[in-house]
Amino acid sequence: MPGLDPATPARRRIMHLDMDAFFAAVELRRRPELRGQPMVVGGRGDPSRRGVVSTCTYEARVYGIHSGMALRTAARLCPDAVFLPVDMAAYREASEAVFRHLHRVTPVIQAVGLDEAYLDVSDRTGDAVALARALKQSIREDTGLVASVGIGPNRLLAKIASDLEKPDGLTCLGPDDLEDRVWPLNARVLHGVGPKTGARLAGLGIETVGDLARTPLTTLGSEFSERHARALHDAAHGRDERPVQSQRVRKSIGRERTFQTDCRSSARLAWEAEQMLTEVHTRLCQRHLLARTVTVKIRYRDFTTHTRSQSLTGPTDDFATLAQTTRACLYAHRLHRAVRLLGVQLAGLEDSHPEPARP
DNA sequence: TCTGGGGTCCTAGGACCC
DNA sequence: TCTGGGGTCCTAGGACCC
Repeated sequence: MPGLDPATPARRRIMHLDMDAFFAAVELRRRPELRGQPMVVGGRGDPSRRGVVSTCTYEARVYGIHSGMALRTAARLCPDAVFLPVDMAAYREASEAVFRHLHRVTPVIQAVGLDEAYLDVSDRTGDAVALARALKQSIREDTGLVASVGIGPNRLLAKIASDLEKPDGLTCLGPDDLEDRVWPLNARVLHGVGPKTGARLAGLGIETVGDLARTPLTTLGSEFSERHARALHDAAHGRDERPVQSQRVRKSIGRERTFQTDCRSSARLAWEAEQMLTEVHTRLCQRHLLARTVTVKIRYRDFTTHTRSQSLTGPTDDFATLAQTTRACLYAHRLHRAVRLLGVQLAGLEDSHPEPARP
């Protein structure tokens, strides 16, 4: 498919489009009376129950609310905020409408979730800024939703650019802008630098992208793996050769659920696992996929997560085999955890609950 | 009772094969 | 009977992203 080939790194022009407060914006379209108010979309829309903020309006961000925050915390920060439940079907539909506009620009699009995409516009003649302006305009007229766009020579800079003037931004970043516009930013703006890496960098006295850029590779190599150090160093210098991948293959399908109150019953866990397995199995069948590995994941009270994986002897779509493997993982996992935490003898293990038979 | 649900990618150690 | 190296796969866990 020659038309879908991404450009070679040397002459790339990449656009990153990021919808502004997307879930909240979709909600405001159908609830215009809420415009101007602090509003939070998350969980079941009930801050007295477990859940986190998916998106909130800019009015809510003023109070310090941000995505990923517990709904309870958000309600404490702003008791007057309006809380709405997540309605994925509505956001998916809105997303499809937005992506129809992107496809008129180029077929080389990599979606990142429902509200973000990279576009390789290297082959488009003319001014990229004018193109982006027209794209924003057509999205707004057709859907009533506002996008910010960043343009750069690679994905890294395009992504940073789209964030610089949010909301309703349109920003270009070239290699010459690096020192003035990117180096003063906190290192956390770099894709791949999260809380842990950020803290480790801070431990080295590195706060900004510029600090990182000026740190010798050997210093980074003393704290991170060679590969990681190299990636950080390259990012700080604005180097990124990742292509825009329009044909990605899904590698896993999963289902997870958090109990409203913590659960101690093995029987209940086994039952829930079976329910989720049924859902995953249905999705596998719908997509004509076979499973190769089953992973059971359990999160504990202290928020540590433990996983147990098991390869199937061959790819299978057989529900009975998947169910048996899932139960085996669940069982092995609980024993593993109990032994590790309590140091108990297997024979003395409490488990008064019915154990699934090992296959 | 502060902590969702969907994913991706990387690393390290052990098993296994040649 | 003892010993080596390389490659690949599997598993568990960690970090990160939206």
